[in-house]
Amino acid sequence: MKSAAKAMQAEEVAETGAHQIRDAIREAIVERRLSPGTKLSESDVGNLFNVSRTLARAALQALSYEGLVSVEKNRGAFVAYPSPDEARQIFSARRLVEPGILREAAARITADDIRNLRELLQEEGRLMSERGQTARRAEIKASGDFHLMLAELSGNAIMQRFMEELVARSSLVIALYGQSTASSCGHSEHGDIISAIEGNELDRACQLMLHHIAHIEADLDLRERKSLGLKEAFEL
Amino acid sequence: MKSAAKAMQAEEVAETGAHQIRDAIREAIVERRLSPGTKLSESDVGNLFNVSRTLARAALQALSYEGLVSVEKNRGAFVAYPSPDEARQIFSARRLVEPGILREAAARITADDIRNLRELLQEEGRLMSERGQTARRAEIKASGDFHLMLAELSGNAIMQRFMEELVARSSLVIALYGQSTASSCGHSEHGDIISAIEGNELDRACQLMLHHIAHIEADLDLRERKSLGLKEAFEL
DNA sequence: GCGCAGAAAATCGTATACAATTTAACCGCT
DNA sequence: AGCGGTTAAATTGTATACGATTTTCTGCGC
Repeated sequence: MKSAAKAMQAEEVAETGAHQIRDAIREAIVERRLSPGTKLSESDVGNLFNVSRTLARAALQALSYEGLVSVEKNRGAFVAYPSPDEARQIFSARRLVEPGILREAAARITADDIRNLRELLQEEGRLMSERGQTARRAEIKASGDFHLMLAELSGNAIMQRFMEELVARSSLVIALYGQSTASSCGHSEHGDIISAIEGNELDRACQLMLHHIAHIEADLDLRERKSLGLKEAFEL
Repeated sequence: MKSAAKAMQAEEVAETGAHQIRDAIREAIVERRLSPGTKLSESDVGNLFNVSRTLARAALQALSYEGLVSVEKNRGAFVAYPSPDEARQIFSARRLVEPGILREAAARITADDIRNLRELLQEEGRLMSERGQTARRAEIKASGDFHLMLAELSGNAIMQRFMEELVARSSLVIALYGQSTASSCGHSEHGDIISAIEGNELDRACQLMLHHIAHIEADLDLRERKSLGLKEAFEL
């Protein structure tokens, strides 16, 4: 789905190799195979993908623009560790843009699109019932893909890219601050939103979207975890 | 103003040198000293700033993530030349996010902030009456700064960065497709928006913002200019 | 055993080098 | 003169090299 959209609008990319590496690392981060804070040294990345540090560096640099990696001068790159405040900003941004994206998507949506969305939903549900790491990762991905598909349907490539960034960063936030093990909390809500769109109840769809985002956010425990090192860790 | 905001939220940047170069080139693009389509060869950029191609390349790469530069594989980097469709998407994105940003800004705005906004407005007006390239450039910058200041006041760094991208790209679009020489068309509208915010007329402020964006867009001639090469150029 | 200076190792920042690709120049041909 | 093809120049893609900074290790003194 994503590849189709990219090809359609004649996206010519800068780097040849760095691109693949960037995508591979991003996927690893979004699927939570890489935890927040993990160090990503340029040499290691280069060796892992059999390229020079030059390309590894370019890939990490690219990820830092998306907010998935934070590079500190002279210290290296790390999988981003969003602060509670950053987390709030990410979800605030989503509340800000997703209703608008939904409206634009609804205005252009076709019966085929709705079919595809429902298919995605079903796949998501199937993965929820399965167990195992692989299924969990696929489920995380599918859950984000619902929002990304709406962005794609909006027909605005700029908003689509922005949503990709927000969804990816949301994944990091949930990995860090999520409480309920099940990321599946809002599965049914996706279906409700589609139904509302299908029924042309646009305002309701937006409301549902806002509630959905609020639900995800409500599952977070956004208290500052200052690594409670040294004394605090043993005080009790 | 921008520097203050950046410093405040402890932004640690990747590159040391590439950063300056990126900012310098971005400023040149936004102020229209560099025209869309201009080639930015890595060697030239490097020589200009007395750094190696490595840094020049990194800077161009960074600009390509912001959509201000388009790099084509094995061909090099060029100042972006947004298509009419891209232009529409940029303004569509602005209509989508700016009312929301305005609402968040209004919720946190202080009397001091309003004073600063008014000051910015006044400066903008002063520049409008002056003539000369320098004044024109400063005017372009000031006009965008109004929108950026609102984004800053929203307190959401993510939305702020997104707006910086959108404003910068808008400048490119106006340079390419703008008709009225005066970019000043909407100066008074900025003031009206501030007044509406100050008077707590939030809905009206949003409406004004949407009209303002529509006005800017209305000044564009978004017909495909396919360089009308070869025959068409001489047909008449 | 603990802490701290100093050295060694690892890692990043930037420049340079070389291969691959594109762009231009040149030259003979019609 | 105009055109196609071959070759030279310029430019990008990637790797390597080297100085600078940070981290880790070591050994000495307490």
